[in-house]
Amino acid sequence: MDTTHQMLDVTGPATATLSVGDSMSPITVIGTESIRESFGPQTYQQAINSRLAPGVSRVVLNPDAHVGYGAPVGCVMVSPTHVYPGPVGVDIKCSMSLLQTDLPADAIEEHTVRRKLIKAIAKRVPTGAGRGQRHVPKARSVDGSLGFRVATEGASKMVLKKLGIPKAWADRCEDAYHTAADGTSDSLAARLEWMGRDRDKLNRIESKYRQLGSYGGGNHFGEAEVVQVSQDPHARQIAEQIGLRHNHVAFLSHCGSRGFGHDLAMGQFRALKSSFQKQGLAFPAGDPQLVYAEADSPEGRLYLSDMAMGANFATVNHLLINALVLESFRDVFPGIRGELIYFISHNIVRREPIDGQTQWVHRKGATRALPAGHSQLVGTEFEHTGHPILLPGNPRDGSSVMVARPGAALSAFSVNHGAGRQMSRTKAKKNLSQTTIDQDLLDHDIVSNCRVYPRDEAPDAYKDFREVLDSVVGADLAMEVARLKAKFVLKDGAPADD
DNA sequence: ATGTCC
Repeated sequence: MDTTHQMLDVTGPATATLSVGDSMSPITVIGTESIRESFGPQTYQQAINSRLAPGVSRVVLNPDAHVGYGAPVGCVMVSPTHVYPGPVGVDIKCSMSLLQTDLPADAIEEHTVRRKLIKAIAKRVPTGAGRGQRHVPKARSVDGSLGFRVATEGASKMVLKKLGIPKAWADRCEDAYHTAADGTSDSLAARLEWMGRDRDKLNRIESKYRQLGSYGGGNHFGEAEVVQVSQDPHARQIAEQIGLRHNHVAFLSHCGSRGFGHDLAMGQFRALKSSFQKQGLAFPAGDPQLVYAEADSPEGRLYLSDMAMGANFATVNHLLINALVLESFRDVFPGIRGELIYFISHNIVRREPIDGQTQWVHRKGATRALPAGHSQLVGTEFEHTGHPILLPGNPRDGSSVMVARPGAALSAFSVNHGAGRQMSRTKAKKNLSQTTIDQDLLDHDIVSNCRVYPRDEAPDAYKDFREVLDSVVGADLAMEVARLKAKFVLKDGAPADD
């Protein structure tokens, strides 16, 4: 039985702090009481380990927190000096994106229409581990040289042109491209060339390039939504300014850097672990998953280079998926238009001004949340609104588009990245009834590409989304500007008898 | 998350 939550100092309706050692900066905990009580002892222990790790200045635990790799999924870890690969995670730059179409909601009311759209999308955008050899026209096939440019340049003008992605979409990315620590793509190219010297490695890298424009497995998904803009006049004005259209169809995507980012992340974990062992260095709290490097060291710079390439791949992957989804909608509804609302990550480390100095902000299952007027938004089209925050809940209960409030400074300008698991995959598969899950989705008028919906991804495997939203709003981190109501969902399908 | 163990 966990008692850590009883040691918290409650500071507001959805905020608390947890003092660790003689720390001047306690762990910030975001969540209503019932959310805080839902965090298990191991989640709190991982937060404590992270807070006490070398060079760490702040840790925030978000309402979707649960046990992760080294640090909890659903946390923010801040350091002025150190980078931590574990808290970035194996899916480098796992992200959300939202495409707004001008198609009225009524147009996809018929299930037969939705089935057509699912088929058109699935034809272009494969799903699941190892997938990616989709049937593509030659113009969009990703060979070694285009893959190389994707990894080193990200969403550059040339890459977007080659892949038939509207160039304006680059302005709707949290980061359209990532460079090496020296600020150039040249060192990324040198790094990638070095990696590709080994023939087997090169083959492996090039096979991952071909996954560009595909969803992964697990919690990755694509979902058609009806946008329901908030009734509140201020929220409605912001929703319109960022391009949302009430009662029109939008498409929400969740995926990351696929096998390409996975290999880069695993390579870095291995390299850093063996470097620690060679030097006889102790892992923080004895946990190899909390291996780290000083950002300004050879190891740190190598990690940041590899992370940048994984991040570039994830960025172009999302943008290509959105272009392919729009193309699929046009199969069924010729001439419709679509614009990217935003593309934003929840597994990344970024340099940001925090507490008066530039620091490395690790968001592990956490979303950046910069309010209007934040220095990093000056000169962007979101300067006066805050950038969109894309918060997936679950298909049954909806997802949310929010913008940050000035209060987000409390959480190192971050909010959660979703609802967060309340049940392990094993427990969900054991406890949740397949027929109930499938009927539940049908009762909520949601069509899926899966014969049977994956039980470990069922809405009830995740925390109560209303409670999670109450936490964000109660802590005054962000305000909702629109709710997304799912109409159909594409996921990596589970076999009927698993 | 991941050709779910190089």
